[in-house]
Amino acid sequence: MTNDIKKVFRNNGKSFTGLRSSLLDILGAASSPLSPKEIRDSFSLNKPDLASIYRNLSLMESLGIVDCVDLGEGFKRYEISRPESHRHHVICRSCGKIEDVHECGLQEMEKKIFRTTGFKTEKHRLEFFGVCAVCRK
Amino acid sequence: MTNDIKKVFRNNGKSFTGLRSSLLDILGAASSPLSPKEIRDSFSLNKPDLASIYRNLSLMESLGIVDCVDLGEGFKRYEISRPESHRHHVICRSCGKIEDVHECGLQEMEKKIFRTTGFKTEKHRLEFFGVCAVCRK
DNA sequence: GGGCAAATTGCAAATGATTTGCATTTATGC
DNA sequence: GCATAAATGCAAATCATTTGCAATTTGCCC
Repeated sequence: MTNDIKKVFRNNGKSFTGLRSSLLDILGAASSPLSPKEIRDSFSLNKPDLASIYRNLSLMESLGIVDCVDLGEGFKRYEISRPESHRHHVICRSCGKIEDVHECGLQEMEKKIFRTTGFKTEKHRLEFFGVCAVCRK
Repeated sequence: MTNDIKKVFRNNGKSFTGLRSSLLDILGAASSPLSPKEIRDSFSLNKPDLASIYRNLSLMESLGIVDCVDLGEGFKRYEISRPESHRHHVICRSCGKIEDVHECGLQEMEKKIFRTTGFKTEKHRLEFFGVCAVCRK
């Protein structure tokens, strides 16, 4: 599977570097989307420059390898793209925990938008904010 | 109706200033959410300082008078809050036009999230990206 | 309407995320 | 291995947003 990823880079004239490999490892191991700073902090040694992290996240986003998640915090987060399981998030305003929401019931809504306005949706962004089960106790 | 708005300010110990009145006029006349800069550009004369615009948008958001919309452009947009018609947006990647989507079929999804995870949602953010009817021609 | 205290504004400087230029280093094709 | 193109680190720039503070405006009482 790493090979499939390598091909994506190769097929687009990009190298599969040590940094890129590490970034993917870190994002792959994360249980919720990470910010560029959090990603940098995940390196114990030889922390890469933030500029390189930003450049790589942009690149990998354009290659469809990672997805950008904006929770309105003033910075962006990134997660591994898993097209087979389109994801949204729920964010707890009390503890800040971010959980995934796997299913997405928006197809019906997208169809309706198309029928009524002619707008052809290609992607959407959906995040929920509230209080998680633990914090509600 | 302006009086109702005035009361919101007064009841929270805030003045209803000329700037605040103008900001509400501008946002009220806009057909899609505006950025702080766009708002400033709407003034022909005596353009207010961006800092004041930012301060007032934050204030009015906390008072529930305006809503913040983040389309992932790297800055925020604001629109008059109309609780009676909860809105989302569709953004055309070709011409940049932003249209409203009035109905929202997410209650079912929020119920399901609550049933399965115990997460109590309080609000959500939903935007669609794609191509509008005009640009598809 | 005038006067005062509190709230608001403008301006300049600070902050924080993200981007860019460029010299150095690393990866790829031969 | 070598030459070349791509990637990285570092410093400086950029852009949205925030903050401190002095000057101005507003709300309120007379």
